[in-house]
Amino acid sequence: MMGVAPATVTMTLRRMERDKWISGHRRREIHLTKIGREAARSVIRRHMLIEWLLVKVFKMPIFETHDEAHHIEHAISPKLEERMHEILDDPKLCPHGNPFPGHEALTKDWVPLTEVPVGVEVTIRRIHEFAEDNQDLLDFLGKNKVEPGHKAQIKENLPFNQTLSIDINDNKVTLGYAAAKYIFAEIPAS
Amino acid sequence: MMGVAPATVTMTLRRMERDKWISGHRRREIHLTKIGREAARSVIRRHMLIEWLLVKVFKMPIFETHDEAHHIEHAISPKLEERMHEILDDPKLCPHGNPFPGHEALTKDWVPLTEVPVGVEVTIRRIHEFAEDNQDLLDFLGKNKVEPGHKAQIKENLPFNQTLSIDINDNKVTLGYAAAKYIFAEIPAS
DNA sequence: TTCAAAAGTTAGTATATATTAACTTTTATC
DNA sequence: GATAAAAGTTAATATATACTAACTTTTGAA
Repeated sequence: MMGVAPATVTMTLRRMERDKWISGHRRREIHLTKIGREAARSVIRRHMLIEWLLVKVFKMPIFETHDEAHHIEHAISPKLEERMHEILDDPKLCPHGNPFPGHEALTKDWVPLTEVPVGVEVTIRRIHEFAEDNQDLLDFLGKNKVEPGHKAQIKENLPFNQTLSIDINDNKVTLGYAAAKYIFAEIPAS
Repeated sequence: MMGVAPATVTMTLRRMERDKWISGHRRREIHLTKIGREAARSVIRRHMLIEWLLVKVFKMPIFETHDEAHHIEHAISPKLEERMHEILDDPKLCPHGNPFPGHEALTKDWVPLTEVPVGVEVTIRRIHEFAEDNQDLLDFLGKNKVEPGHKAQIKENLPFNQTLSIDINDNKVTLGYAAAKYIFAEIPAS
């Protein structure tokens, strides 16, 4: 998942524990320390702020921002992080609908497409960050405009085939469960 | 100057020669290869584009942009570099008045303040990049608003003291030659 | 419950980037 | 031209981040 050999992970975790980012590695557990949790939240925050910068200022398609932000997120000072946050007006969600640290509650009523009954019309709200490391999937979603804010109707759900089909932007799109479980939607109150 | 031990420079140059960025190190010369020159120009370009981004989008004072850009410049893809260039409308000078690679000719008539005769009124055009690694100097210039575009008059030049004084923004500022030689101004056609 | 596959660790190695200490080469001045 | 200071190199060392190969531990399924 991280694109490195298993041994690299072991050694990196060991350094992280030495440096007090995590604890519990000897018990094969990984607990972020207070310091580690704050650092992680800061990186996630910077990542999402940069994604918004790329979308709003540079008009980049939302499915091309993740990899670029992955590099830039480590090069931003706390001061600039704060300035970006102000300029971008305190965003609560990233362009893919994932919550900024501390705003997880906003997403609690959104369900994966795999759990939406056939026939129901929903609004796409979130492409989960777990999907963001698969650029082929992102390209596919981008090509078919499966994006937060778009309305979609579930047309068909074939468990034996592990696929479901949706109407979105006047187009029929067939999604495998492997993808659909990472796409969250809002079901209108009945 | 680079903030590392001399031996680090030797070893780094050796790797750079191995990787074909430079040549001539055995003769104690450093020549950029075509590849090396292109890479260098690209980094400089990205640095300057980021400085403009920080100034224009994030309203950062021009004398705080250099260090921040130094980190970010290595994290930008060629694609984003191109996009920034478009959005920022093909800038020819960085916020400090230093030319983008290929636009050096624009600066050819600007002279260091040390060479401006007493009494002449000039327009500040450029804080040379050599001054940019000295944050104390930049803070001093920022505090006294010695910035490109501002008009200034040379009031006094004391070679025995290695200082000169200018009127700028209704204020008198005394600059040591060590700083003044990096500040370039445009002398109006007589 | 056994046991094979999966997951994780250890050991040995490599490279980039850094250091200090000792040395050599170059430069500039008397 | 001698020579001392400055500049640059070499050697030995350290650390972060990688790898592969061999090994151990854990997990899950027959």
